[in-house]
Amino acid sequence: MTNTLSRLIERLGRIVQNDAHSFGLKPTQWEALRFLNSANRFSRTPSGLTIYLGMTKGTVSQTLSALERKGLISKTKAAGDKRGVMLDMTPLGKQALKADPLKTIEEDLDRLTQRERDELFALLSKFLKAMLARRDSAQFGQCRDCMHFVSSQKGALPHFCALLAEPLSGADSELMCVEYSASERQAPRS
Amino acid sequence: MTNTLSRLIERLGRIVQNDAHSFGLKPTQWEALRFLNSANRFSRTPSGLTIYLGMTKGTVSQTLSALERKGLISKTKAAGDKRGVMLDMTPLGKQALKADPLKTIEEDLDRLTQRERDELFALLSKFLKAMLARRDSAQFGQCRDCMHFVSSQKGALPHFCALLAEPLSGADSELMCVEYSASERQAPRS
DNA sequence: TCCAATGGTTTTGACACGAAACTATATACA
DNA sequence: TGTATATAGTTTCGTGTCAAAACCATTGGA
Repeated sequence: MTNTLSRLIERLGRIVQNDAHSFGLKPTQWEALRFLNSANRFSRTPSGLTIYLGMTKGTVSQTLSALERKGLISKTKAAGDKRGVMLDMTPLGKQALKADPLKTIEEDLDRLTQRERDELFALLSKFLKAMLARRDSAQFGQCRDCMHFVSSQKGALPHFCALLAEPLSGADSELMCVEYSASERQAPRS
Repeated sequence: MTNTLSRLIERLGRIVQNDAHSFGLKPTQWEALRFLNSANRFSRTPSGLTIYLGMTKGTVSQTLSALERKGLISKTKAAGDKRGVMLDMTPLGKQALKADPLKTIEEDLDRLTQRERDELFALLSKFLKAMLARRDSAQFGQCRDCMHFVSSQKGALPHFCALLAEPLSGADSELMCVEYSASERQAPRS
């Protein structure tokens, strides 16, 4: 009957969102910018963002239009598939991220001990993973931890994604990917 | 430079919000209902809710209008101060809360161990408290833990709020109050 | 060669949200 | 007793969020 923990999470998320109304951008727009800053090229598409945000594609399409109008992102036609759109941050967009309101939250977090932050991170990661699994949503891990990742042992050659059959630079392999699939055994679903 | 923990929190809050679009109500409207269900009579006002949600009073006023229009809450003129408005849930409002989308999150939480939930709760409470303090926002604790709470030893007489000079029933003293002030020593602010 | 699936956009209608202007009551203070 | 100021709430405005549904183009089967 006590739903205090879920309310705590709701409340915390609400404060974070409330902070994110700065510089004429909305919370969702900020989150979209963050996504484009940390997702690899296979994932920087409207559909990738849609999965990440867990919203409908119509809504995401509008958010992207708003960001493009403000000159923070650019859209280009995808190379192969003529339906696809490739998203990228403009220099102005990268500039905007320097004023990311999430930094305020980081300052709040700095008041916890390192140990507390580690514990919190571990618990929230685990919880988030469980939530996403239950909702059949992608987890967006890094390539280098992905089961489709083929590392070049020597370091001279590019790495490789076995799923998409594409080469990956060192920088690439540290970005988030919508196709991510954990290479370790997943926790069994009860 | 790593903002992963704050992003984790943002992301988690976003999922919770995404779940809260059910039954024609919006996330904020749900949160307002929850508030009215757990706040004492001194706090069930537009300004109390404004502080709780951390939004502007204009926005909150609109949210309340929407809820009133739907017949989920009622507004009555305050007894003493003629400017004040007293908010209450209607039976329909209480009914609506039975379908609270936050229950889905509770189900997710049930997949953690009791120990993990306790730890998570402790960490998040501490963090939330620190955030609210830094933002000079009220903490909304229960009367019985408040420094202004005067308990009736016998249990026969009502308890008492020394700040507002008002009697408190047993049920009252378990509700949240905007005037809450921790009776224990607060952690010193660095 | 259809036809269903996929990637995106548009439209509609309700609401969120801050900012600023506004009303009415309360309180300080002179 | 006024007069200023603070407080409780509402209204208005402009932009954006959001789901739902309709829509368009391309892709990839049968």
